[in-house]
Amino acid sequence: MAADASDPARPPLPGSPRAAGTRRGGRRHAGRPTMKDVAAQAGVGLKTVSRVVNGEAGVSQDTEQRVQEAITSLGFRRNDSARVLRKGTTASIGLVLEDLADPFYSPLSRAVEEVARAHGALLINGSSAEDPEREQELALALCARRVDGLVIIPASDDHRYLAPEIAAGVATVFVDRPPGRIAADLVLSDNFEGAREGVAHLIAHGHRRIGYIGDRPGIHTAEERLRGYRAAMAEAGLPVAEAWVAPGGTDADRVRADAVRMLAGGRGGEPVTALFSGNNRVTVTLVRVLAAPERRERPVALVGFDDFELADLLSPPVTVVAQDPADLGRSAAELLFRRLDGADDEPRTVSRPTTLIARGSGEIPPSG
Amino acid sequence: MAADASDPARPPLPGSPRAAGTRRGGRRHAGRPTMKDVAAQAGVGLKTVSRVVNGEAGVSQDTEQRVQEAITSLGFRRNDSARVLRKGTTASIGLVLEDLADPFYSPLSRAVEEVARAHGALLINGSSAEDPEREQELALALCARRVDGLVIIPASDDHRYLAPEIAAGVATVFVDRPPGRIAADLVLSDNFEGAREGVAHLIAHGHRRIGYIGDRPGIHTAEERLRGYRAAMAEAGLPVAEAWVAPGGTDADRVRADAVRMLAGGRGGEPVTALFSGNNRVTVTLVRVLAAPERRERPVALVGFDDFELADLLSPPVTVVAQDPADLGRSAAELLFRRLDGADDEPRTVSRPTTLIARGSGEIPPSG
DNA sequence: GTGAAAGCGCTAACAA
DNA sequence: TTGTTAGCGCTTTCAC
Repeated sequence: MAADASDPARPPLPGSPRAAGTRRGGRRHAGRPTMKDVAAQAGVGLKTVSRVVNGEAGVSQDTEQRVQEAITSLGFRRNDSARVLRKGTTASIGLVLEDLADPFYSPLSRAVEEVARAHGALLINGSSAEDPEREQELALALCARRVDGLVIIPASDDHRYLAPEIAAGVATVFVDRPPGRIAADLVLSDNFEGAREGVAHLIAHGHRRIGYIGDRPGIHTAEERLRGYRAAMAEAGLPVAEAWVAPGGTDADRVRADAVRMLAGGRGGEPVTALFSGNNRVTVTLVRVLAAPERRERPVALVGFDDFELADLLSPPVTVVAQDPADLGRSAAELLFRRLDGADDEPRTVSRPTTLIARGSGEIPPSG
Repeated sequence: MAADASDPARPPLPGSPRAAGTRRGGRRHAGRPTMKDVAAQAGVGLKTVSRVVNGEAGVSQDTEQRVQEAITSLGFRRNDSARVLRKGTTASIGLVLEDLADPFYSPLSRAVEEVARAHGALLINGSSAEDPEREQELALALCARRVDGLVIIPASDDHRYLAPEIAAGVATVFVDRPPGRIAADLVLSDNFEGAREGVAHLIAHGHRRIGYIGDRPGIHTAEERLRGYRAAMAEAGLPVAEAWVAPGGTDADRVRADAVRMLAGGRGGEPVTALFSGNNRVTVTLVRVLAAPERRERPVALVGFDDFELADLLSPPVTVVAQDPADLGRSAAELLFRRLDGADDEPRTVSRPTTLIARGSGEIPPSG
């Protein structure tokens, strides 16, 4: 990813708003002031300026004052690119999200930022838009900028492209989904156990025919949650009709169609009396389906994976299996800085618990 | 700043990627291969490698092949810091948000990213956590990294600290709130008109005593929205009792207390029959207050500034004056790249319209 | 306390 | 088509 010179005449950044005309006048065009400029203005050596800028000891009060004045008067700001080039470390980490616009990731991103900040590092983030190619492009662009480490929420299932980077010392932690075909640190919610618990909750409230609507297989979290669903059913000795399982993605129309089918008891099966939703997008769609006036007479129980804002204000309030995105982000960032601080043991996997929050929709008894 | 590598024993040479045993403490990007290494391995000159890496013309198929092989076998990746240092441009822009964890900013951030991407630039973002000092710290850190431009959602009301940066050519665009004490491009929602319209909507539905609960004065958006409230009331010839106006912040307890007071008709005034909320956080709190069982008998109308997810699923569904955060982000980013492409006219202010979305809560008639 | 000189890894400008 | 030579602005080293 680069702004490549396919554009031959891209003007360099305007030095100052109206310097455009001055540029060919032979005058030394006003780039930004450098340490050298500051040194000249203050009448000191270059290294002294460097000392002042970096707060190093060994500069007399008097000299420091002169340098500070020169800095302010010239509007100097250290060029970190040069610094990075020399020092080899950037004090920045990268975060590759699946989707910057998904509220689920906001607290995660924020938590990573807080940890980074506590370690004096800047966070650079971008989103893959769930596109594997874009994930790779972004991750490698961050590596080219020499971030010290990388937190990745995978959109792809093959991360071998990162092997040279990891070998070169870029600490890398995956969150929410495991890395593909390489070994690396990993932070996950306990998707299996969370789903199992959610479905067991419905069973405990008397349901025997429970539908599962979730994301596509191939997505690790979706597989785990489906596995949890099946485990809960099996533990209770309940059969699972295949018509009750719809792991077909989060597209609203698809979800709606599957839900309607299950509630009608399609393909010869009896209608389900409860639904378990594989993630928050599915849940919201299901809430809409179930809120339809004609459904009101025969209420259907619902438990959703993932919490979401206002779930408690809906009627009925929605029972969920909540992940803690901030906690995931914090754990990942801490794992990362542990590596950056020198830990070089085997990659580890951290599993974070989920929490069942009973609010009403999951406690509706079967109405069949 | 960061973990300083005051590491006296500098591990051997580049090349061996897996020399994990060599590092004693303080990890490092121990010897990544450079173009020079690639050149040596491929038996070509440095500049030839540079040409291949940057896709420049003028390299024979054969040479290119050899270079590519060397690149892969060494795991080379261009060091962008060096490139930036030389070229003076980073192809990256910074975004300073108020709060990375606020869902309102997610689409905004995403929109900025998309525009940046279309221009071949990377987006670096961070949040000020609504702390003016932190905003400055972040913005200046981004400048030190030589971002080409900056999009800022201000937390502070004095941006003179940016003057040297702007003079040095860092394009800067403010969003959502105006910059303080400097001139710069600005993208705003039409807060005044939006609030005026929202309150007028309540008046049109028969309300005469309408309360306003919003953010603190001093915050530009809050001032504008309050001004819109007063304008709508004035246009309708309605008086505004000062007990109906609570511009005291978004703290839930405070909002709840103010709402309860207004609904009870405190300080000798009659109770309000409708509430206008100054932003989404206030709105959510008010929804909770109004949803309390004891309020159900005497329903109160509500119009909120800012849309939020699931507003349509609440009962009653919430009428809002919606901003379009993605649109704000897109507009800001486009303004920014316009500057980066050389525009040097006067700073401009772009005002984006809001949309009234009637869903039910705002159409409840007065019950007084 | 202070400063001169030597790079960090890359690209621009110019040879060859 | 290819290579050589200067730096970009900073930190490091070491001499003063």
